[in-house]
Amino acid sequence: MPRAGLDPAAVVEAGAALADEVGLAGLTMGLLAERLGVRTPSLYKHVGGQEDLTRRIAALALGQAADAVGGATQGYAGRDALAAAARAFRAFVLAHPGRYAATIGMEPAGPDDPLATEGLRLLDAFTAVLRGYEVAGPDVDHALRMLRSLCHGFATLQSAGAFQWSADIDESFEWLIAFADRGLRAGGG
Amino acid sequence: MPRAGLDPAAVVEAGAALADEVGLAGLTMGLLAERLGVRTPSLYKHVGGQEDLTRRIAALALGQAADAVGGATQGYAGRDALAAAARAFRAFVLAHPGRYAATIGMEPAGPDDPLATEGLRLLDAFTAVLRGYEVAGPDVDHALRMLRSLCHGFATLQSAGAFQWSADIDESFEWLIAFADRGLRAGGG
DNA sequence: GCTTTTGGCTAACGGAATTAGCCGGAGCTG
DNA sequence: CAGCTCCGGCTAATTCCGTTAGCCAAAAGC
Repeated sequence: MPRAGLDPAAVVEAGAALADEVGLAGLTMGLLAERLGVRTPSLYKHVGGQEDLTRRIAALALGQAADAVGGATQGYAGRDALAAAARAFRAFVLAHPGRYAATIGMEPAGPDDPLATEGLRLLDAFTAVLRGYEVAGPDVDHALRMLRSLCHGFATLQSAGAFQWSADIDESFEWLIAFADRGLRAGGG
Repeated sequence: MPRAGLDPAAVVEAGAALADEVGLAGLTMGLLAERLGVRTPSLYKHVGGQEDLTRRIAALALGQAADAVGGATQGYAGRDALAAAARAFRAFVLAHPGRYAATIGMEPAGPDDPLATEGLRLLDAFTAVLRGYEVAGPDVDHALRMLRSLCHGFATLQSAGAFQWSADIDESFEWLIAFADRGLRAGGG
Protein backbone atom coordinates (compact mmCIF):
# COMPACT_ATOMS: atom_id res chain seq x y z
CA MET A 1 0.00 0.00 0.00
CA PRO A 2 1.73 3.11 -1.28
CA ARG A 3 1.64 6.22 0.85
CA ALA A 4 -0.56 9.07 -0.12
CA GLY A 5 1.93 11.70 0.94
CA LEU A 6 -0.52 13.74 2.93
CA ASP A 7 0.25 16.37 5.50
CA PRO A 8 -1.95 18.62 7.63
CA ALA A 9 -1.83 21.50 5.15
CA ALA A 10 -2.94 19.27 2.27
CA VAL A 11 -5.81 17.83 4.31
CA VAL A 12 -6.97 21.27 5.40
CA GLU A 13 -6.75 22.66 1.88
CA ALA A 14 -8.71 19.72 0.50
CA GLY A 15 -11.23 20.07 3.29
CA ALA A 16 -11.72 23.74 2.51
CA ALA A 17 -12.18 23.02 -1.18
CA LEU A 18 -14.65 20.26 -0.42
CA ALA A 19 -16.59 22.50 1.98
CA ASP A 20 -16.87 25.06 -0.80
CA GLU A 21 -18.32 22.39 -3.06
CA VAL A 22 -20.76 20.60 -0.81
CA GLY A 23 -21.31 23.11 1.97
CA LEU A 24 -19.77 23.04 5.40
CA ALA A 25 -22.55 20.82 6.71
CA GLY A 26 -21.85 18.32 3.94
CA LEU A 27 -18.17 18.13 4.76
CA THR A 28 -17.76 14.71 6.25
CA MET A 29 -14.59 12.93 7.27
CA GLY A 30 -15.51 10.01 5.05
CA LEU A 31 -16.09 12.18 2.01
CA LEU A 32 -12.86 14.06 2.56
CA ALA A 33 -10.94 10.82 2.97
CA GLU A 34 -12.44 9.47 -0.24
CA ARG A 35 -11.47 12.66 -2.02
CA LEU A 36 -7.91 12.21 -0.83
CA GLY A 37 -7.79 8.56 -1.81
CA VAL A 38 -7.45 7.36 1.75
CA ARG A 39 -9.53 5.61 4.41
CA THR A 40 -11.29 7.75 6.98
CA PRO A 41 -9.19 6.97 10.07
CA SER A 42 -6.02 7.96 8.24
CA LEU A 43 -7.11 11.59 8.41
CA TYR A 44 -6.69 11.48 12.16
CA LYS A 45 -2.95 11.18 11.65
CA HIS A 46 -2.99 14.74 10.30
CA VAL A 47 -5.81 16.57 12.07
CA GLY A 48 -7.22 16.11 15.52
CA GLY A 49 -10.78 15.55 14.38
CA GLN A 50 -13.64 17.38 12.81
CA GLU A 51 -13.55 20.34 15.15
CA ASP A 52 -9.83 20.78 14.68
CA LEU A 53 -10.26 20.48 10.92
CA THR A 54 -12.96 23.13 10.92
CA ARG A 55 -10.82 25.46 13.01
CA ARG A 56 -7.95 25.07 10.60
CA ILE A 57 -10.21 25.66 7.62
CA ALA A 58 -11.50 28.79 9.34
CA ALA A 59 -7.98 30.07 9.92
CA LEU A 60 -7.11 29.38 6.29
CA ALA A 61 -10.21 31.22 5.14
CA LEU A 62 -9.50 34.24 7.31
CA GLY A 63 -5.96 34.41 6.02
CA GLN A 64 -7.05 34.16 2.41
CA ALA A 65 -9.76 36.76 2.97
CA ALA A 66 -7.20 39.07 4.56
CA ASP A 67 -4.92 38.60 1.56
CA ALA A 68 -7.77 39.26 -0.86
CA VAL A 69 -8.98 42.39 0.91
CA GLY A 70 -5.49 43.70 1.61
CA GLY A 71 -4.37 43.09 -1.94
CA ALA A 72 -7.43 44.67 -3.47
CA THR A 73 -7.04 47.92 -1.56
CA GLN A 74 -3.36 48.40 -2.41
CA GLY A 75 -2.88 51.80 -3.96
CA TYR A 76 -6.36 53.04 -3.23
CA ALA A 77 -7.71 55.39 -0.62
CA GLY A 78 -11.03 56.70 0.56
CA ARG A 79 -14.04 55.57 -1.35
CA ASP A 80 -12.00 53.59 -3.88
CA ALA A 81 -10.36 51.64 -1.10
CA LEU A 82 -13.68 51.03 0.62
CA ALA A 83 -15.26 49.80 -2.60
CA ALA A 84 -12.29 47.58 -3.40
CA ALA A 85 -12.28 46.06 0.09
CA ALA A 86 -16.00 45.42 0.14
CA ARG A 87 -16.05 43.89 -3.33
CA ALA A 88 -13.04 41.72 -2.61
CA PHE A 89 -14.59 40.49 0.62
CA ARG A 90 -17.91 39.66 -0.94
CA ALA A 91 -16.27 37.99 -3.91
CA PHE A 92 -14.24 35.85 -1.56
CA VAL A 93 -17.24 34.74 0.46
CA LEU A 94 -19.26 33.94 -2.65
CA ALA A 95 -16.39 32.02 -4.19
CA HIS A 96 -15.62 30.14 -0.98
CA PRO A 97 -18.85 29.84 0.97
CA GLY A 98 -17.86 26.64 2.73
CA ARG A 99 -14.58 27.75 4.20
CA TYR A 100 -16.02 31.12 5.12
CA ALA A 101 -18.89 29.44 6.91
CA ALA A 102 -16.28 27.66 9.00
CA THR A 103 -15.22 30.99 10.46
CA ILE A 104 -18.65 31.80 11.84
CA GLY A 105 -18.98 31.30 15.55
CA MET A 106 -15.37 30.22 15.92
CA GLU A 107 -13.61 31.70 18.94
CA PRO A 108 -9.81 31.76 19.13
CA ALA A 109 -8.47 29.65 21.97
CA GLY A 110 -5.77 32.17 22.79
CA PRO A 111 -3.65 35.01 21.41
CA ASP A 112 -1.38 32.59 19.54
CA ASP A 113 -4.24 30.73 17.90
CA PRO A 114 -3.82 31.10 14.11
CA LEU A 115 -7.50 31.94 14.12
CA ALA A 116 -6.75 35.07 16.15
CA THR A 117 -3.71 35.96 14.07
CA GLU A 118 -5.40 35.66 10.71
CA GLY A 119 -8.54 37.32 12.01
CA LEU A 120 -6.46 40.26 13.09
CA ARG A 121 -4.90 40.48 9.65
CA LEU A 122 -8.35 40.71 8.10
CA LEU A 123 -9.30 43.35 10.62
CA ASP A 124 -6.15 45.30 9.79
CA ALA A 125 -7.05 45.23 6.12
CA PHE A 126 -10.31 46.98 6.95
CA THR A 127 -8.64 49.32 9.40
CA ALA A 128 -6.41 50.51 6.58
CA VAL A 129 -9.50 51.49 4.61
CA LEU A 130 -10.62 53.76 7.43
CA ARG A 131 -7.40 55.73 7.25
CA GLY A 132 -8.80 57.41 4.16
CA TYR A 133 -11.64 58.81 6.25
CA GLU A 134 -11.68 61.26 9.10
CA VAL A 135 -12.46 58.67 11.69
CA ALA A 136 -10.49 58.64 14.89
CA GLY A 137 -10.46 57.53 18.49
CA PRO A 138 -13.20 55.17 19.63
CA ASP A 139 -15.06 55.80 16.39
CA VAL A 140 -12.52 53.60 14.65
CA ASP A 141 -13.71 50.60 16.62
CA HIS A 142 -17.32 51.41 15.99
CA ALA A 143 -16.74 51.99 12.29
CA LEU A 144 -14.83 48.72 12.02
CA ARG A 145 -17.64 46.82 13.62
CA MET A 146 -20.08 48.53 11.32
CA LEU A 147 -18.09 47.64 8.22
CA ARG A 148 -17.62 44.07 9.40
CA SER A 149 -21.32 43.70 10.15
CA LEU A 150 -22.28 45.16 6.81
CA CYS A 151 -19.91 43.04 4.74
CA HIS A 152 -20.43 39.87 6.75
CA GLY A 153 -24.18 40.32 6.82
CA PHE A 154 -24.57 41.01 3.16
CA ALA A 155 -22.20 38.30 2.02
CA THR A 156 -23.62 35.60 4.24
CA LEU A 157 -27.21 36.52 3.52
CA GLN A 158 -26.58 36.43 -0.20
CA SER A 159 -24.61 33.22 0.08
CA ALA A 160 -27.47 31.72 2.06
CA GLY A 161 -29.96 32.61 -0.63
CA ALA A 162 -31.77 35.40 1.14
CA PHE A 163 -32.44 38.42 -1.08
CA GLN A 164 -34.81 36.55 -3.32
CA TRP A 165 -37.01 39.36 -4.37
CA SER A 166 -36.82 41.85 -7.18
CA ALA A 167 -33.88 44.18 -7.33
CA ASP A 168 -30.47 43.29 -8.69
CA ILE A 169 -28.10 42.11 -5.98
CA ASP A 170 -24.91 43.58 -7.41
CA GLU A 171 -26.69 46.90 -7.67
CA SER A 172 -27.74 46.66 -4.04
CA PHE A 173 -24.17 46.01 -3.06
CA GLU A 174 -22.88 49.04 -4.94
CA TRP A 175 -25.64 51.09 -3.33
CA LEU A 176 -24.48 49.78 0.02
CA ILE A 177 -20.90 50.79 -0.67
CA ALA A 178 -22.04 54.30 -1.60
CA PHE A 179 -24.14 54.39 1.55
CA ALA A 180 -21.23 53.44 3.77
CA ASP A 181 -18.95 55.92 2.05
CA ARG A 182 -21.46 58.74 2.57
CA GLY A 183 -21.91 57.83 6.19
CA LEU A 184 -18.22 57.63 6.89
CA ARG A 185 -17.53 60.96 5.28
CA ALA A 186 -20.55 62.71 6.73
CA GLY A 187 -20.22 62.16 10.43
CA GLY A 188 -17.49 59.67 11.13
CA GLY A 189 -15.67 61.95 13.56
CA MET B 1 -47.91 4.59 29.97
CA PRO B 2 -49.77 7.89 30.15
CA ARG B 3 -49.71 10.18 27.17
CA ALA B 4 -47.51 13.21 27.20
CA GLY B 5 -50.04 15.34 25.38
CA LEU B 6 -47.64 16.66 22.81
CA ASP B 7 -48.49 18.32 19.54
CA PRO B 8 -46.36 19.80 16.77
CA ALA B 9 -46.46 23.31 18.23
CA ALA B 10 -45.28 22.13 21.65
CA VAL B 11 -42.44 20.12 20.11
CA VAL B 12 -41.34 23.06 17.97
CA GLU B 13 -41.52 25.49 20.88
CA ALA B 14 -39.50 23.16 23.08
CA GLY B 15 -37.04 22.63 20.27
CA ALA B 16 -36.60 26.37 19.85
CA ALA B 17 -36.07 26.85 23.57
CA LEU B 18 -33.56 24.01 23.67
CA ALA B 19 -31.72 25.40 20.66
CA ASP B 20 -31.41 28.70 22.47
CA GLU B 21 -29.89 26.92 25.43
CA VAL B 22 -27.45 24.53 23.82
CA GLY B 23 -26.99 26.05 20.39
CA LEU B 24 -28.58 24.90 17.17
CA ALA B 25 -25.79 22.41 16.57
CA GLY B 26 -26.39 20.90 19.98
CA LEU B 27 -30.08 20.42 19.35
CA THR B 28 -30.49 16.70 19.00
CA MET B 29 -33.63 14.65 18.70
CA GLY B 30 -32.63 12.58 21.70
CA LEU B 31 -32.02 15.61 23.88
CA LEU B 32 -35.29 17.19 22.84
CA ALA B 33 -37.18 13.97 23.52
CA GLU B 34 -35.61 13.71 26.95
CA ARG B 35 -36.58 17.31 27.66
CA LEU B 36 -40.16 16.47 26.74
CA GLY B 37 -40.21 13.32 28.83
CA VAL B 38 -40.61 11.07 25.84
CA ARG B 39 -38.54 8.57 23.83
CA THR B 40 -36.87 9.78 20.67
CA PRO B 41 -39.00 8.05 18.04
CA SER B 42 -42.16 9.58 19.51
CA LEU B 43 -41.10 12.96 18.18
CA TYR B 44 -41.57 11.66 14.66
CA LYS B 45 -45.32 11.52 15.30
CA HIS B 46 -45.28 15.33 15.45
CA VAL B 47 -42.52 16.52 13.17
CA GLY B 48 -41.14 14.99 10.01
CA GLY B 49 -37.57 14.84 11.19
CA GLN B 50 -34.71 17.12 12.05
CA GLU B 51 -34.87 19.18 8.91
CA ASP B 52 -38.60 19.69 9.28
CA LEU B 53 -38.13 20.61 12.93
CA THR B 54 -35.47 23.15 12.04
CA ARG B 55 -37.69 24.69 9.36
CA ARG B 56 -40.53 25.04 11.84
CA ILE B 57 -38.23 26.55 14.43
CA ALA B 58 -37.02 29.00 11.79
CA ALA B 59 -40.58 30.00 10.90
CA LEU B 60 -41.38 30.45 14.58
CA ALA B 61 -38.30 32.60 15.05
CA LEU B 62 -39.10 34.78 12.04
CA GLY B 63 -42.64 35.31 13.28
CA GLN B 64 -41.50 36.20 16.77
CA ALA B 65 -38.85 38.53 15.40
CA ALA B 66 -41.46 40.20 13.21
CA ASP B 67 -43.70 40.67 16.23
CA ALA B 68 -40.85 42.08 18.28
CA VAL B 69 -39.69 44.50 15.61
CA GLY B 70 -43.19 45.48 14.57
CA GLY B 71 -44.30 46.00 18.14
CA ALA B 72 -41.26 48.02 19.07
CA THR B 73 -41.73 50.51 16.26
CA GLN B 74 -45.41 51.16 16.92
CA GLY B 75 -45.94 54.87 17.35
CA TYR B 76 -42.47 55.88 16.27
CA ALA B 77 -41.17 57.31 13.02
CA GLY B 78 -37.88 58.27 11.50
CA ARG B 79 -34.84 57.82 13.66
CA ASP B 80 -36.83 56.67 16.66
CA ALA B 81 -38.46 53.94 14.64
CA LEU B 82 -35.13 52.87 13.18
CA ALA B 83 -33.53 52.73 16.60
CA ALA B 84 -36.44 50.82 18.07
CA ALA B 85 -36.44 48.30 15.23
CA ALA B 86 -32.70 47.73 15.34
CA ARG B 87 -32.63 47.36 19.12
CA ALA B 88 -35.59 45.01 19.12
CA PHE B 89 -34.03 42.88 16.43
CA ARG B 90 -30.68 42.63 18.13
CA ALA B 91 -32.29 41.93 21.50
CA PHE B 92 -34.29 39.13 19.93
CA VAL B 93 -31.28 37.50 18.32
CA LEU B 94 -29.23 37.74 21.50
CA ALA B 95 -32.06 36.33 23.59
CA HIS B 96 -32.81 33.54 21.11
CA PRO B 97 -29.59 32.72 19.28
CA GLY B 98 -30.52 29.12 18.61
CA ARG B 99 -33.85 29.65 16.93
CA TYR B 100 -32.49 32.61 15.00
CA ALA B 101 -29.61 30.48 13.76
CA ALA B 102 -32.21 28.11 12.36
CA THR B 103 -33.38 30.81 9.97
CA ILE B 104 -29.99 31.19 8.31
CA GLY B 105 -29.69 29.53 4.95
CA MET B 106 -33.28 28.34 5.02
CA GLU B 107 -35.09 28.77 1.73
CA PRO B 108 -38.89 28.74 1.57
CA ALA B 109 -40.25 25.84 -0.42
CA GLY B 110 -43.00 27.96 -1.95
CA PRO B 111 -45.12 31.06 -1.48
CA ASP B 112 -47.34 29.31 1.08
CA ASP B 113 -44.45 28.09 3.17
CA PRO B 114 -44.81 29.63 6.66
CA LEU B 115 -41.15 30.44 6.34
CA ALA B 116 -41.96 32.78 3.46
CA THR B 117 -44.99 34.27 5.19
CA GLU B 118 -43.25 35.04 8.44
CA GLY B 119 -40.14 36.22 6.66
CA LEU B 120 -42.26 38.66 4.74
CA ARG B 121 -43.79 39.95 7.94
CA LEU B 122 -40.33 40.67 9.32
CA LEU B 123 -39.43 42.39 6.09
CA ASP B 124 -42.60 44.48 6.30
CA ALA B 125 -41.67 45.58 9.79
CA PHE B 126 -38.45 47.01 8.44
CA THR B 127 -40.16 48.44 5.39
CA ALA B 128 -42.41 50.41 7.72
CA VAL B 129 -39.33 52.00 9.26
CA LEU B 130 -38.23 53.29 5.88
CA ARG B 131 -41.48 55.19 5.46
CA GLY B 132 -40.09 57.76 7.86
CA TYR B 133 -37.27 58.49 5.45
CA GLU B 134 -37.27 59.90 1.97
CA VAL B 135 -36.45 56.65 0.32
CA ALA B 136 -38.41 55.60 -2.72
CA GLY B 137 -38.42 53.40 -5.78
CA PRO B 138 -35.64 50.85 -6.15
CA ASP B 139 -33.81 52.49 -3.27
CA VAL B 140 -36.29 50.90 -0.91
CA ASP B 141 -35.05 47.45 -1.87
CA HIS B 142 -31.45 48.49 -1.53
CA ALA B 143 -32.05 50.18 1.80
CA LEU B 144 -33.89 47.13 3.08
CA ARG B 145 -31.04 44.86 2.15
CA MET B 146 -28.64 47.26 3.79
CA LEU B 147 -30.63 47.32 7.02
CA ARG B 148 -31.01 43.57 7.02
CA SER B 149 -27.31 43.05 6.40
CA LEU B 150 -26.38 45.50 9.11
CA CYS B 151 -28.71 44.09 11.75
CA HIS B 152 -28.13 40.48 10.83
CA GLY B 153 -24.40 40.93 10.61
CA PHE B 154 -24.03 42.75 13.88
CA ALA B 155 -26.35 40.49 15.82
CA THR B 156 -24.89 37.24 14.54
CA LEU B 157 -21.31 38.41 14.94
CA GLN B 158 -21.95 39.48 18.51
CA SER B 159 -23.87 36.32 19.26
CA ALA B 160 -20.98 34.29 17.85
CA GLY B 161 -18.52 36.03 20.13
CA ALA B 162 -16.74 38.15 17.56
CA PHE B 163 -16.15 41.74 18.73
CA GLN B 164 -13.77 40.70 21.45
CA TRP B 165 -11.60 43.74 21.56
CA SER B 166 -11.85 46.97 23.43
CA ALA B 167 -14.84 49.19 22.84
CA ASP B 168 -18.23 48.68 24.40
CA ILE B 169 -20.57 46.69 22.20
CA ASP B 170 -23.79 48.49 23.09
CA GLU B 171 -22.06 51.74 22.33
CA SER B 172 -21.01 50.41 18.95
CA PHE B 173 -24.56 49.42 18.20
CA GLU B 174 -25.90 52.86 19.06
CA TRP B 175 -23.18 54.35 16.88
CA LEU B 176 -24.30 52.04 14.12
CA ILE B 177 -27.90 53.16 14.46
CA ALA B 178 -26.83 56.78 14.25
CA PHE B 179 -24.72 55.94 11.23
CA ALA B 180 -27.60 54.29 9.43
CA ASP B 181 -29.93 57.15 10.30
CA ARG B 182 -27.49 59.70 8.93
CA GLY B 183 -27.00 57.71 5.77
CA LEU B 184 -30.69 57.24 5.18
CA ARG B 185 -31.46 60.92 5.67
CA ALA B 186 -28.45 62.14 3.75
CA GLY B 187 -28.76 60.43 0.43
CA GLY B 188 -31.44 57.81 0.55
CA GLY B 189 -33.32 59.20 -2.42
C1' DG C 1 -69.46 -0.43 24.14
C1' DC C 2 -66.97 -1.13 20.00
C1' DT C 3 -64.10 0.72 16.55
C1' DT C 4 -60.89 3.81 14.80
C1' DT C 5 -57.34 6.85 15.15
C1' DT C 6 -53.68 8.71 17.60
C1' DG C 7 -49.51 8.87 20.16
C1' DG C 8 -46.75 6.48 22.92
C1' DC C 9 -43.16 2.42 22.97
C1' DT C 10 -39.22 -1.19 21.75
C1' DA C 11 -36.24 -2.99 18.36
C1' DA C 12 -33.38 -2.48 14.60
C1' DC C 13 -30.74 -0.26 10.83
C1' DG C 14 -27.49 2.89 8.67
C1' DG C 15 -24.23 6.46 8.65
C1' DA C 16 -20.70 9.40 10.85
C1' DA C 17 -17.01 10.36 14.20
C1' DT C 18 -13.66 8.47 16.69
C1' DT C 19 -10.31 5.11 18.97
C1' DA C 20 -7.32 0.98 19.32
C1' DG C 21 -4.13 -1.52 17.56
C1' DC C 22 -1.63 -3.77 13.53
C1' DC C 23 1.83 -3.46 9.91
C1' DG C 24 4.59 -2.13 5.96
C1' DG C 25 7.59 1.17 3.99
C1' DA C 26 10.79 5.40 4.32
C1' DG C 27 14.63 7.03 6.15
C1' DC C 28 18.35 7.16 9.25
C1' DT C 29 22.52 4.67 11.59
C1' DG C 30 26.07 1.76 11.92
C1' DC D 1 23.85 -2.89 3.05
C1' DA D 2 21.38 -4.56 7.45
C1' DG D 3 18.70 -3.19 10.95
C1' DC D 4 16.09 0.03 13.82
C1' DT D 5 12.69 3.46 14.30
C1' DC D 6 8.97 6.09 13.26
C1' DC D 7 5.44 7.54 10.42
C1' DG D 8 1.32 7.01 7.95
C1' DG D 9 -1.42 3.97 6.05
C1' DC D 10 -4.96 0.07 7.25
C1' DT D 11 -8.93 -2.96 9.58
C1' DA D 12 -11.93 -3.60 13.33
C1' DA D 13 -14.80 -2.02 16.77
C1' DT D 14 -17.38 1.49 19.57
C1' DT D 15 -20.52 5.04 20.21
C1' DC D 16 -23.92 8.25 19.13
C1' DC D 17 -27.50 10.13 16.24
C1' DG D 18 -31.29 10.06 12.93
C1' DT D 19 -34.67 7.38 11.20
C1' DT D 20 -38.01 3.49 10.14
C1' DA D 21 -40.93 -0.53 11.26
C1' DG D 22 -44.10 -2.42 13.75
C1' DC D 23 -46.60 -3.14 18.31
C1' DC D 24 -50.01 -1.68 21.70
C1' DA D 25 -52.71 1.16 24.81
C1' DA D 26 -55.31 5.34 25.45
C1' DA D 27 -58.36 8.69 23.63
C1' DA D 28 -62.10 9.89 20.65
C1' DG D 29 -66.04 9.13 17.92
C1' DC D 30 -70.13 6.30 16.46
